[in-house]
Amino acid sequence: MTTMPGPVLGDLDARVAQRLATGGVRYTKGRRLVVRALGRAGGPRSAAELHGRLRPGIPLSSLYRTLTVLADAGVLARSHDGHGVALFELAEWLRGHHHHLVCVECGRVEDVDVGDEHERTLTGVVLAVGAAGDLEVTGHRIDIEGVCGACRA
Amino acid sequence: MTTMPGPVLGDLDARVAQRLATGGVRYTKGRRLVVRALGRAGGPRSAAELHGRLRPGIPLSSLYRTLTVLADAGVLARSHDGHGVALFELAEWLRGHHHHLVCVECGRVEDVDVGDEHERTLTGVVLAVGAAGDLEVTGHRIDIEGVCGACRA
DNA sequence: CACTATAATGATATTGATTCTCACAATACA
DNA sequence: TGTATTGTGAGAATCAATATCATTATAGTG
Ligand SMILES: [Mn+2]
Ligand SMILES: [Mn+2]
Ligand SMILES: [Zn+2]
Ligand SMILES: [Zn+2]
Repeated sequence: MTTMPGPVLGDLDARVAQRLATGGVRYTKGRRLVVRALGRAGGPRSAAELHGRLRPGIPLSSLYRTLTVLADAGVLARSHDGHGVALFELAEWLRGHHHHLVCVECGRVEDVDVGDEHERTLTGVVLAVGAAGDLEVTGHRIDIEGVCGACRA
Repeated sequence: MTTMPGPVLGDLDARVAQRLATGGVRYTKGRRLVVRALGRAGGPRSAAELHGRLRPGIPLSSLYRTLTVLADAGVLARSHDGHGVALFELAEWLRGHHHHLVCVECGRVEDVDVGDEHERTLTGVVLAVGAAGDLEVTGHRIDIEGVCGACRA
């Protein structure tokens, strides 16, 4: 019913290292920490959230730069929480294509793997609508909004 | 193929006036200007964009307050361009449910009415996926990304 | 193992969007 | 009309994010 949970996190470091190497970008300690933290996270995270979780108190300014570098290198994808705060997650080629469950109460965002069957359906509609709107479609973003289990309790 | 373009803009003022009245909020000149401008717009707009278009130079600070008031009153929906800039559009009950075509080149965002058939399909998948993810679904947001006609030319 | 060139970091200043403050003006309505 | 309430405008303040720049770490090189 659901797709495979995407590429294993085991070789995450290796895959990122590879990618950064080809770009002449160093895979430093701080960058590793950020990549691993996002590998563990179940959804996109803000700089502030990451700053709170990262043990060796990486300065916020460095963290922002790290996030920018990784995003520019294509390792991270940047999105937004809808209230002025940027969110980061592993890029699709690392994490696998997925969508988001957004709790309208607490604001929590969780990854959700839609499954091949459903994804095919979505892609079909998206392509048709995009073409009708004179758009050369390259992708789509879907947020499913609702109230999470925690907030219903 | 496409749905009706949503509620007519003719009674836009009346409907907004009604809504604001029940909340004890005045429908002032500046607020009317903003609502009408967004009624004419073909997609979500930033405060800066609106500021540029509005004839009687409404101060930016007032414009921001107006946008906030209208959003709080449920007349406007607030979203985000992903680069630190908030976007505003008429709420669904005024504009009708729709989605967005986003040009990854120029950043332009355009409304798109998906059509009942496609919308039913999307809603079906969204409900199924949300339920599977323990989310009490209340809505969904879909951005179709690609390259617009202008940018291909 | 030093030595040098290059890239990364951290502390701080700065930007830019948005929000807040507060004195003043407009509006509702008794 | 008089008075309470709500809205406005100009500027200060806030906050996420970025830029600066001196310092430190790293990859190579001999
Ligand atoms: Mn998808
Ligand atoms: Mn829809
Ligand atoms: Zn929640
Ligand atoms: Zn474009």
